[in-house]
Amino acid sequence: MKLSEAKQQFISSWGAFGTQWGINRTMAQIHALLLVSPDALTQDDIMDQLSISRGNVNMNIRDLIGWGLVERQTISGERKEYFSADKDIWKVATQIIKERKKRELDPMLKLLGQLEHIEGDKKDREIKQFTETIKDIKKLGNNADKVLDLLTRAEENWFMGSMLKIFK
Amino acid sequence: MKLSEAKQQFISSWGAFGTQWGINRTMAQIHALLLVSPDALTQDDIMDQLSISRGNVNMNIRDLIGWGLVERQTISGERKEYFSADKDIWKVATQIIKERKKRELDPMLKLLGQLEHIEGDKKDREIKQFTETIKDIKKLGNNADKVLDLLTRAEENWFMGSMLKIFK
DNA sequence: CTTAATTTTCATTATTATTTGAAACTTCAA
DNA sequence: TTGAAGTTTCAAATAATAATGAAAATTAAG
Repeated sequence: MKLSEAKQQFISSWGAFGTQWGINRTMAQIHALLLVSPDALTQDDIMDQLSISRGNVNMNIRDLIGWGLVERQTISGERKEYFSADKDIWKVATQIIKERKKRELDPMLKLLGQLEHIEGDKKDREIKQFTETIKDIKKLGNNADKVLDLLTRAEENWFMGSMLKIFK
Repeated sequence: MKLSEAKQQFISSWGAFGTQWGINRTMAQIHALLLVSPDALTQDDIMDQLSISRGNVNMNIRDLIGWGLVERQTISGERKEYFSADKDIWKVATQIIKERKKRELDPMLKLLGQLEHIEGDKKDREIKQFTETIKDIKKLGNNADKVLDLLTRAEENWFMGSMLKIFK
């Protein structure tokens, strides 16, 4: 397979994949493009290669920076800004986990905490099932939280560090 | 907090949460409703409680069944169909992992396999970065695949089984 | 069969999410 | 300063996704 074809397919599939995970298609595509580009790209490069508008590139790049996946580079003497993605896939994965945890799991656990205690007869079937379900989800969420924390800090931890050598 | 209020809030938040994960809001809400309902519900119950149309309920219930999260129940002598969600949250989680793995991770890994070998000079910067990136993502994906497999089969495995007792 | 209850389908409509592009803003060299 | 190169913003347009509801299909009892 030719590079141009493969690149096209990778970018397009990565975008579709992102969509299924609640990530903006274009954001995923820009990330894919930067991941396979050996050099940093300008907004114009991205516009050209993905055939999208300047505004779109600008907003999604900003989001990617907010996710900690892309960084802005300035070359001294040059006016233009260049963008590049962190190429370490393990770091990419842990960064995404950290961000989603912070943005989604943590607020959800907070909410569940608020819904834990319900007024009324503890023997009532409705109340019983509700509190039981909330409690169970909260417990699973808390455990997932701990495991993901451990995973994303694996480098700091002897045991996890050695697991990682096999895993990465 | 009153049950009705808490239930409302749980359903609505669960729907919003689902949206962020690429899951149809209504599908997530129906699932939430069934999770906190002690008894199985009919299509009409769901229509009333969530204020949505019959067609919408029908389609999303079918999807939930396809995900293995909800089952159809018929009460002998009754014409109506009843629906209930599996209340075991660990099973819910592993079922979702299994399905997403099958629907998304596996096809993605297949694609990456196809993009691995690129025609041309192996020393070319563009080609080098592309193949390197694909290789790394594939490796991480394969490892995630194995770990998730192990996790969702934890009950079958002595070591994982005992981890689970702490985790669940 | 016939009929009434219930479920399913799907073209149409409504909603939500994304993209565009031009204007406003910023930056910096001359 | 000025203005050209570059970046950012955001209202409006477009595209993608989801929901409605009435008609068609199914089911089972009489």
